This record gives sequence, structure tokens and C-alpha cells, in this order.
Amino acid sequence: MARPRQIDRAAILRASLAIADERGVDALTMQAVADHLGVTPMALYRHVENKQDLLDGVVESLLDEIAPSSDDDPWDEQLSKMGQAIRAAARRHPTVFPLLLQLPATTPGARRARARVYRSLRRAGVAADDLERVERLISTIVLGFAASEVSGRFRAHSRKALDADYAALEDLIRRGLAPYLG
Amino acid sequence: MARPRQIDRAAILRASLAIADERGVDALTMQAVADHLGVTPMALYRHVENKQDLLDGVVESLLDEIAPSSDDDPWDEQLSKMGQAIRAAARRHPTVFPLLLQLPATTPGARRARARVYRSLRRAGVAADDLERVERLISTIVLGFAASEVSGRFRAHSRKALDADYAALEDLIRRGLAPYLG
DNA sequence: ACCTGAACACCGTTCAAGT
DNA sequence: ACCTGAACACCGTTCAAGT
Repeated sequence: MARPRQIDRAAILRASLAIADERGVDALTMQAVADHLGVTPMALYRHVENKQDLLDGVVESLLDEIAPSSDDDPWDEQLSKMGQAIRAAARRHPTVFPLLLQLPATTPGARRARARVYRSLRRAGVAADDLERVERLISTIVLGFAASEVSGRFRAHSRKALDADYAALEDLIRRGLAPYLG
Repeated sequence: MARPRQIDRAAILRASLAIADERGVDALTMQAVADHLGVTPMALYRHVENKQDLLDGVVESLLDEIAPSSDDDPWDEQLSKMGQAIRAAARRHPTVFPLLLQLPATTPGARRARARVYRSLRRAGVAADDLERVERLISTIVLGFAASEVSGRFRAHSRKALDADYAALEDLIRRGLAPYLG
């Protein structure tokens, strides 16, 4: 428990995510983060603008956890893997993940994540004109489901039931997307 | 601006929603609600358990705003109207609405809202065994979109672009649901 | 350049006291 | 039965001061 000398933005965001995962996003206070890093709360303001900036940073850091699926897989497989990766990230960070739906899609991390989906869709045969719209539809559906399942909305449902729901959702997306896959 | 003598749970939730709509959910404090009602913050605790209970109540009150569509309309029309009603409610309450995705679906208001969709789906020909799953899929998709569009995720998009996105989403749902409509 | 001490305004909540 | 005053622990944030 020696105090780490390197306190920078990345370390602050890492500590913040850990606190939110362990004790919930409500326990994510400037003081808790400072304690975790062996520093006073005021020291954080050198590296983050304020609490909202810190929170935005934490939410955005989730995007980098959604691993790019292998480009070699067929379209179906890529959709499947992306869904599982997103659901797994949601489960790892149940109180922070739902905030992704509120994150402006113009941040660097959001752009990177979108670029990966664009590539998948292009290889699947989606026309250039439809690319952005299709990406918005898919990500909205998948994020909405993942947020719902980790944040209490489906609290009464077993993991097995949620998996079956998600499989049905994936089928629905596949059918719904058929016209775009030309 | 005479202080209303009737301070009960309903009045508290109404005042809370008004404050959140005007100044954002972050401005929804016990003190702000008390001020709005001409009372001290401590008086609220007679009618709500605590801040979280108040917030839950406010979120749940949104569900009652999603008007039941007319039973006479054909299935397509009902889906359309439900979507518009939900998006309109989201626009009226942009900072509170996204919390719907976190509200346990076991509250009375949530049950009522679901019952309405069940009836629609049954009339559309969805088998009894598929009813609950189909409802979960549809509401997840529509809530996810509505939350996204009012909470900054699509901040860069015009109202026209969002309407077009939603139309595409509705088409996608229709195609995806076809197998269930037997 | 980076962290700290002291201070401020605000927040949720409790409890005994008032009516 | 219902509201209030006083009080507490905690929160985000600023700023001058330390190293």
C-alpha cells in the first residue's frame, strides 16, 4: 500500500473505475479516488477539470474494453462476438456502463469504437450511404439491452433467461438488417 | 405563490419532475423540492423514504405519461404510436427519462405499461409463450433509442436525422418481429 | 510543476422539539 | 399527525501557501 508517485489522468480514471465497480458509481467521490491514490482530493484537479470530467473519462474508458473482433470472421460471427464483448463489459462495470447511452458519440473513444463497427459492416456488404445509420441502430439496440440487463430493469430474470433474450435480440437484428446487407 | 397546504407524495413527485425538467436531474435536491413546495427539506421525509425513493418515484411517474394507444388500430399503427408517445415523453423529460432503463420492471407502473403492450401484441397474433420476450425486446429497443436521442449520445444529429433513424428502427423491428406475428 | 491546508457553500439525513 | 430548528457527516470546489 505504498503511495504510487505517478498520479496522472490515466491512474485517476483507473482508480475511479475500480471504486465504481466495487462500491457503485454513487461511491465514486473525489475523496474516495484521492484516498485510493494516497493523495488529497485537491490534487485531482490538476488532472481532471471537475467531477463531471472525471466521470466522462471513466465512461469513455469503457469503450476501449470492447475488443475489436477479428476481421476474418463472417459477419454473423462478428455481430455475435461484439454483442458478447459488450455484455461482458457491462457485467464488469454494472453501474458505469449504463452511462454510455448518455456519452456524446463525438469523443475520440466513441469514434474509435464506431470505426471498428463500420469496417465490419462494410465487409458485410452494407452500402456506404447506410453505414452510419446501421451502426447507430445496432449499437443503440445492443447498448440498450446490455444496460438494461445490468442495471436492474431485468433484475427478476436469471442469467439463462437473459442469454435467451439476447439470442432472440440477435436474431431480430439479423432479420431486420437483411435489406441492408445487399 | 401561496404555499399549497397539500403536501403529499404525489405533489412532491410532481414538483420534483418539474425541477428536473427545468434545471436537470442534478438540480433535483431535497432542498429544491422543499422550496418549490414552500416547506423545509425535512418535511419531505414524512412522504418519501429518502432521496433514492423520491427519484424512483419520479422515474416511475413517467410511465403513466405513455398513453395507451387505441386498441382499434392495426398492429403497425399501434407500434408507431407507442414509439412516438415514448419519444415525446423522453423529450419532455430529457434528464429523467434515461433512468427508465434502470428502473426495476417490477414496479406497479412498469407492470401497467407492460400490460398495455401485451394486449397489443396478443391482438397482433403473438403466441402467449412469446409475449413476454417480445415485449422485452421491443421496449428495450425503443427505450434505448429514446434515451439515446435525448441524452446527448446523438447530440450532433438534427431532429430530422433522428426521425429518419427512428423510422429505420421501426422498420427493423417490424422485419425482426415478423416470425412472431404468425 | 505539483500537492496541501484551510475554507466555503451545499447536500442528505437524524432527532428532539414544537404545533 | 405533521412540520421545523439545530446539528452532523459528507460533498465538490477554490485559493493561497507550501515544496
